Amino acid sequence: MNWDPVDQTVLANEQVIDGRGWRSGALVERRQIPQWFLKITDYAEQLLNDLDQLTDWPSEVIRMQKHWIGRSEGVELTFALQQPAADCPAHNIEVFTTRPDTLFGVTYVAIAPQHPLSRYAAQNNPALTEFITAFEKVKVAEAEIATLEKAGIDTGLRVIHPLTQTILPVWTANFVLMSYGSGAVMSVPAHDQRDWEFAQKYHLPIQAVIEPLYETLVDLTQAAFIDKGRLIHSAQFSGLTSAEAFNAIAQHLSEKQLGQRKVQYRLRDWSVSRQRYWGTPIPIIYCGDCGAVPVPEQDLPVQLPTEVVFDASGSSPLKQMPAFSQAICPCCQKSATRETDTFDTFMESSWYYARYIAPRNNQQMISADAQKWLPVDQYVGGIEHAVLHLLYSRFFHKIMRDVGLVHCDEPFQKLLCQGMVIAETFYREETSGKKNYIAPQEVEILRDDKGQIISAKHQQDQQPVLIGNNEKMSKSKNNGVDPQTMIDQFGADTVRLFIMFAAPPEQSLHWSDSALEGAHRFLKRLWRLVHQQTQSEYFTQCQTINIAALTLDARQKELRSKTHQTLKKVSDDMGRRHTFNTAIAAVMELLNAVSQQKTHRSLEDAVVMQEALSLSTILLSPIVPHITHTLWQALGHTEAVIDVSWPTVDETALVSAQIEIALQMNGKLRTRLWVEPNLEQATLESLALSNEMVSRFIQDKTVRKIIVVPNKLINIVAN
RNA sequence: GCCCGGGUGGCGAAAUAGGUAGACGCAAGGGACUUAAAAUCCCUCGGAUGGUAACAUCCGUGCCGGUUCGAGUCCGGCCCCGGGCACCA
Repeated sequence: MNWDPVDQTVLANEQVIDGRGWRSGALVERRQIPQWFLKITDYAEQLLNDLDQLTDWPSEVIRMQKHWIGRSEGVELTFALQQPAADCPAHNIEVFTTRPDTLFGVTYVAIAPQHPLSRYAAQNNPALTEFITAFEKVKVAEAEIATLEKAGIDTGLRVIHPLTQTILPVWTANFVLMSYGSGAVMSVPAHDQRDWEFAQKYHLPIQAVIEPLYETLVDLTQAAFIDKGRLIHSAQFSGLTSAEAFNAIAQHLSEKQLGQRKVQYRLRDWSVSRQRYWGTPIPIIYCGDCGAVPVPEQDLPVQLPTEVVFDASGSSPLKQMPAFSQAICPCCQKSATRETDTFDTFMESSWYYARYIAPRNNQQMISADAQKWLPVDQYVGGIEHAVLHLLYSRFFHKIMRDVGLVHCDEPFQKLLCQGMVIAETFYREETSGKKNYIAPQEVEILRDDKGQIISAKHQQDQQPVLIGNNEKMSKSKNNGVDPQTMIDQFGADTVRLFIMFAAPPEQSLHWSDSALEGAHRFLKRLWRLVHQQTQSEYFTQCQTINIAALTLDARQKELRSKTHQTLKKVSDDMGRRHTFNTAIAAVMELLNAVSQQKTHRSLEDAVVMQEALSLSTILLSPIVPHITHTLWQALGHTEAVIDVSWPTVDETALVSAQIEIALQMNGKLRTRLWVEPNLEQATLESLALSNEMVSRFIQDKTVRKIIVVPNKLINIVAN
């Protein structure tokens, strides 16, 4: 954990700025503290395999979860320490490798700075002690460690290669993660790029044991050769391919009891302890005799005390409250202590979707009869939850399934991940390095004519503020926008329409409220068109007429075709593609066509327009429910628009009299043709060749090829 | 550093299975209506060159290269922006 020695508290990664605590400014240290974990690694295989069931999840989320779980097959093997002293904490170093075929190329073993042997070796080695101490100033985040310059130091310890019996040095290296595998790796600089760079830096030997299968230049003075190939310098295994050697070496090690095949995961167990007040208390009582005892069911839930005192330190007030922490051991009735850590809030967000179907059941988490609602048909959440929340929920669901609370494997059938809403951040920095974020509404922004921010100052004191990156809206960055003022001014329908029209939901969006008035204008226009319709002399009559019985002229047919094309597109956009922006644009186009012929010269006009307006109202109703409710009834319909079933496309209405076909020459658009739809290929070709533009183009050339894409384009290739 | 997205006019975007780039909207400019304003309606609106004009020609989807009759879309390499990296949730 990141430990702030001044505030005496654990800090989140985002609370550590340049190695210092955000409030105290103290240098942060790594510290190990006892914590509760959920053993998610026991479910790693299922969490990976069941991803195949999630066919209605975005593929990038599946990919991210696969990488996160990080299954790899390899071999775990042991390097024995050469002559370990009596006080040595271990006599062996366990390593995991996915490349047992390179085992004969191992020239050193690298261990993590927190590895017990690193600490042991440091006792008589000031340089190593210093190296480990320096590493403990690095914050816990993986990103932090991955960007460190690779460095290491010889521990002085030596191990024996399990097959060759060669003596190899053990190095402490800052890129070996204690949290992955056993915190130790065998290093093969000839065939691993990171090991190669480390060996170059510290002049460690590089031993080639793989040669390419096919003639390729390998120059180990330039880079490692990381491909698989054929083994060399590998005793009885020489000559085998990497794949053959994987099995042969794994079997050999297993027979000699020096190692075995193993599946390793990148996924780590889930730490659920938080040293905070706000959170669900972890229901555990510590007894001097009985150890950690769960709180008995009849005493659940353990509730947070409400009378708490927060002091200036960042540590949890629960620790200072004997009234809360003193307890009786449920086993032996002696006095005991209550756990004062609370649960990670991901704990609750992992199963709320299931609790929603039985919110008032105070006997069980989930009612048996409520299970029929699961899994959730359509789940919607931000892409930033692609791994953590969505993996924890899947894990929790499987636990609930295994104790019989639910009966399906996965919690969410379909998943839509909306993109993040991004906005500028503004802040001022205290001398400690702590950033105080200032809300965009409180900042006066000066932009250049391209819209780029030149400078910003605080509205109150008129002094400059610093401009941060664009980031997802969040409380911690204070860059959120409250839609309430917009709702007050324009109404909820306008704001909903504006948001849905801005971009498809899965795309991230830089917030700007400049198009809001356009959305409002559109709704006013829809309102006017509907009311013009209701004023028409044909309005009452047109409601009872079956459109199919009428004879329509070309113009009316065209509008009717547009109406049904719009219905078809909007149904697909909303139902399948979830691109609400293009659905709205399609209705806007239809209403543009309606306004172009807004006067009724005949009953037929009124009927066609009634259909266009009624359909537009239904199509928009999921997005702007309030205005469409009113307009639907204004159009003479008796039921509520929300109760109307989604309309079906009249295929016969779709047909257009003429379509436009692009005419290309050598792939370049030259002109367009207006023709009847579904013409024969030969007809289109001769039509194209008789075109004046074409004859001019081909007069001094030979036509090589004519490509016809039906109802789309003709491309004449000539030279 | 690793994994996942994205980059198209002044701006938000569209182009759904490789086939007419910029639909729809915002902003801007011009005009109509009005005593005036608001509201509304009409027109222009990627860039360059030529033309009084209708229009014509060339360039153009982050950058470099490739595949193809044809690339915003596919392939290789690179740059930039956003998200995640296990205690922001």
